[in-house]
Amino acid sequence: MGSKGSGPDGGRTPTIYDVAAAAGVAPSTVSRTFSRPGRVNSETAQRIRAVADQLGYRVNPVARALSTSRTSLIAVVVADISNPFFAAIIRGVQAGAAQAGYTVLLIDSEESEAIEREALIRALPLVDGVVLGSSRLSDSGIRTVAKQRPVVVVNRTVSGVPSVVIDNRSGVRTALEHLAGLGHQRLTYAAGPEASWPDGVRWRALRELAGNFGVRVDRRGPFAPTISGGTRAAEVVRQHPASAVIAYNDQVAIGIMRRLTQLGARIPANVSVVGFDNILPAELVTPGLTTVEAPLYAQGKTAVGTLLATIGSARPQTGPAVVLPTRLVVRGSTAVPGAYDPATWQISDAGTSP
Amino acid sequence: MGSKGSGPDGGRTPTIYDVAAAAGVAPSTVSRTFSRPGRVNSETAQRIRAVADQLGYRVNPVARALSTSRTSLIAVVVADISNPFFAAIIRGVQAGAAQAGYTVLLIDSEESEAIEREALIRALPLVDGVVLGSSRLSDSGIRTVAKQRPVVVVNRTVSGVPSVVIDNRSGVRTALEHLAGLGHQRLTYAAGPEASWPDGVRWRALRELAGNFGVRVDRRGPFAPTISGGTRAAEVVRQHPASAVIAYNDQVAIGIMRRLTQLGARIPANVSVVGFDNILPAELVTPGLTTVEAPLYAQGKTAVGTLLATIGSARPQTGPAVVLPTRLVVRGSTAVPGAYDPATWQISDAGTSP
DNA sequence: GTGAAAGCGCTAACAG
DNA sequence: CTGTTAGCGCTTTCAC
Repeated sequence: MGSKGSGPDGGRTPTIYDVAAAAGVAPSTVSRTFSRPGRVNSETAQRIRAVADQLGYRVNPVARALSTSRTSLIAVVVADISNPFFAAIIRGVQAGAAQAGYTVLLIDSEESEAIEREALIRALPLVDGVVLGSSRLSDSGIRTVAKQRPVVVVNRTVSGVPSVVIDNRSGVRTALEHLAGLGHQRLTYAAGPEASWPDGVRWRALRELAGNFGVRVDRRGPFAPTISGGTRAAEVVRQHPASAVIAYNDQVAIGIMRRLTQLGARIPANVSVVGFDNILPAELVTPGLTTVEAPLYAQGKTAVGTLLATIGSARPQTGPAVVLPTRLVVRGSTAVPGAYDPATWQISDAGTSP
Repeated sequence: MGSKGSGPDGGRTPTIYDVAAAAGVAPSTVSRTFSRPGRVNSETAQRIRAVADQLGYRVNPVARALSTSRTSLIAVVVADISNPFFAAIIRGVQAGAAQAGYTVLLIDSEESEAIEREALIRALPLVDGVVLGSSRLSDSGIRTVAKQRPVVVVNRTVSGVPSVVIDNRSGVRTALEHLAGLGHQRLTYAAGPEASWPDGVRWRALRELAGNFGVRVDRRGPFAPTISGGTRAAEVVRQHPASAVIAYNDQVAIGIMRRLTQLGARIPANVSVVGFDNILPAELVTPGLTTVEAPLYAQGKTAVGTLLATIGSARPQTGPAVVLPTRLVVRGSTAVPGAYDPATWQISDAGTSP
């Protein structure tokens, strides 16, 4: 073992042994200097630090991880990184993680459970915790993961696993209030995927609260939570006239607006449209989309916060879900119901008569 | 050292020692079984595999990394993950990496050189290579990184560092061809950031090729490569009438379209607009944006490919940049020059007269 | 406080 | 092909 102290030869990255030799102390002392945050001003500590960064020493995180079983890495999995919805969450996670000295390992499941599972298997032994931005896994699949590493779920609740969600119910209420205030009385809800947790919550809230505002809501769907899902939704929506539609999310809402416009409807003159999330494109489309804003960035940041707390304390920490507030962003896609009969906007329909 | 073979006690994760003991072979044999891909069907190998996954054994990547100095992690840094441009690149990287058994470590520099530098310092010792999707670092800063780990740069060339770029020149040519074909003779180029590599290349190509198509191009800017940069660009553009504008990228183009529309201009009747990249929002805006498509996903995938090749071979592998083809996507934002005089569309300007 | 020594779980060089 | 033996660079008892 004497060879370890043989000095900083070659272009090799220096180790604690090199530093120890150069500073005339034992390796363990060097180690303490870099792992004990308290020990910053002792006589020797200072000398060691000086020698260290003069030598260009950096602690090797892999070696540290092996002996501590802490990697300072957390994984975040999303279904589609190119979806602005997830991008914002990731940013929040990233920011919160960096702030706490953690690095983020990204997993894009590409909407596939198989890919997610495999990536997770590979990443799990590498990370100290996982943020599930949107998982294709079943509740029990998630619990299995949670058994191996601390997990925080975003936008969904899984019993026994900490989670952060938005206040869907109050979001729905503000949307209803807005629409009812404009004079709408009959609404369509363009539903999201069958298995979607937020979809269930939103629809339930809609059904329960509609009465309070004297409106009637019909559910149509399910539809894929994408723009093309919205395109399909538009086809269904127009079969069942209503003066306004509330979509599962912004993408569906945008798809609906586009398709309806193509079919000759004018928005909001003929139909008002409301989305959920307030992703960036919502303000780019014409007209701008009125939507219930979900604090995506905050969700991500809160999720890491919770995760790191869990990692810190030993116990699994299973409280109720953290719930974040929403607010309604009003843009051009909603207005008072048009003078037109809900049926008229179908007249410019070209070639879909059965 | 005898304690290692003491068997799979407790809830502890099994190690090669546990497997070795259970299978009645030496630890090194187990190790070989999992690290040599060839050795899959030998008599013992099979037994070991059986025992292993019966015990639930998984190789510990951290320990492996410590002794091989290969982590199977690659870092990808981008300036803003919520920018659809980078999202697509990341997806490409992610896909290519997963395919080769690598996991991706994400760094969002949030447009800040300091954040990028710090994150890189933390991540560098952890990864086998780096894809620089968009770096805020100077060329020499990048070379410094490249000295520590293999690096591939996307959308920029740095001498001595491998890179993948798009064929900007031919992209510019097709745009010019399209516009000239429609009858435009006087164009404005809304430039990107001063320091941007693609901006320089595009402007140079524009200047050199304009003559071939009998058109004149004036450069205006620089502008930030964002929608609000485009808003500002619009203000400048309208001072110097031209029948069409080519923007540095889609975001600037979209910003220009929005602002110009607000000012009363009609697109493409009064002004045609062409962008670069073909990010998703380009087809969502009204009218759709005609743009030079950059194969973002392919760029990401190619970049990892190059990176992994570099990691594989010992030598730094410093060839010429890989260049990927572009194609023009024609949408509604371009048309023949309107009957109006280029000056007329300014008339509905409300309240900006000096 | 500091030093010595024993691992973390794996791979790699070397014999047999 | 298999077993033996050193480490990879760091943390962590355990003595002093």
